[in-house]
Amino acid sequence: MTAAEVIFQKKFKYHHGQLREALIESALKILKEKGIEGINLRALAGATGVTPAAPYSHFRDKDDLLAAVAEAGFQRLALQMAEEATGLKDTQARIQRLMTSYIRFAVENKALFRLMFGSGQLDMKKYPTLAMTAGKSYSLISAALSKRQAPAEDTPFLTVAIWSLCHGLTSLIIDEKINLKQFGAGTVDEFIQRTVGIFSSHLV
Amino acid sequence: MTAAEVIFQKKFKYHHGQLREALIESALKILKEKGIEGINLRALAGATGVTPAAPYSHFRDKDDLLAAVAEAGFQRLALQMAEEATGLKDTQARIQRLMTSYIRFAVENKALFRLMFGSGQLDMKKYPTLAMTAGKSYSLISAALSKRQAPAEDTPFLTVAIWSLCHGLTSLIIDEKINLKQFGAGTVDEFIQRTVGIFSSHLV
DNA sequence: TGTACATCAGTGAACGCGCGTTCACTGATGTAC
DNA sequence: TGTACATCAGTGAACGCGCGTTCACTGATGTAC
Repeated sequence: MTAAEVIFQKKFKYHHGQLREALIESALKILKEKGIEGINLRALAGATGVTPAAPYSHFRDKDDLLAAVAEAGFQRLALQMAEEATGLKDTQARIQRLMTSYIRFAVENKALFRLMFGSGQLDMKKYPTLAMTAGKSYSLISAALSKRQAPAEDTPFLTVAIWSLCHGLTSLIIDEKINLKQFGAGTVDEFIQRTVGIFSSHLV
Repeated sequence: MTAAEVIFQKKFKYHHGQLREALIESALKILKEKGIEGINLRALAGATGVTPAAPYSHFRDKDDLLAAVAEAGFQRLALQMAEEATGLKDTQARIQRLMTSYIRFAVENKALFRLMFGSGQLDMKKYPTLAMTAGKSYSLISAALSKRQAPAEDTPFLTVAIWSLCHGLTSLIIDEKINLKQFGAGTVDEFIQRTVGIFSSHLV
């Protein structure tokens, strides 16, 4: 155990049920520092200053733990989006802010985002709570759109289109399928602004 | 070895250098039938009627083999898009066809698509040929857009926006983050048409 | 207030399996003479 | 035309490691009396 881990351990009183939260916290930290490859039960337990078997007192198996981590991620995503769009009443401005917020969250939390949306990583059907939390950010977009005066029947499709654009751009950036250098935009933010701008200015 | 594998083996004369192609073909088949989890060197070799070590005569390692499979995928994707958009001169119609073609390819080849675009599966930088082939479908969209009469400086961003929409919608469908049942659209195709339609009719 | 007991979170060590990779080999094929 | 030899794709078996999971246990904590 490293010195840091000893301190970390002292911060939490594991025998009082805080190991669950500590594990999730460690997982988020590992995701940030080592990426999704760095996540395995032994490393995770180690980083939390605990034995590989300890997590099994709080989670049924690895997937169960990862589902909790992903849910924490969805919670944060929705929170960030809501906060950053606070006070924006104009639909177009609000939508655009929600979009950039989503994308920025993903770019700044690559590995977490991969865990949340990754292929075949987690079966949403097995974790209903997860699925519900995951729906929050979608609802933010959908709600903002429903304030427009336009054919309401289009709203679900428009919501999906907007979500898809965000999600696709995010994926392409994260998985390095887009080389940002090739575009005029200097910063990632500027790039996002322009791309998203094209979309929202025409559609909303 | 199963009877089918014996026949399969007879079809190719491995000692004459066709094992490489046979392995790629097997991989594509396994991806279709068992998904990306079904791909491992042993199973792949087995399905090709060959020993686990045999692939090493043709590929440096597993990643090298997967890169070849992914490249075959990108080739097919670009081919399908080009074919299905053949003869469509009108920019908007052409773009829309390219988009639906992309999405349908992905939905019909879920596992292959995941291999091609999956997070951290393959490092494009290590396989320059792969990166080039991967660029073909992007170029199709970009080329179609450049026929418009509109501010040309926007073209790269619009291309990315379109690609992102396709890619995002695809990912969300494939990873089952969208429940198609919730939308009015009956078939996947109809759903795609409406969502993509919203986009292309306004933008191009 | 102190003692006995149940509880249960966490320990330490081992199990076991999937799977990429290695290694010494073999036997079919093509070529030189 | 037949024989000797080099080549090298593919064999068969084993190595080894990462990692999820299990299992018998321990010792701190809270509760009953």
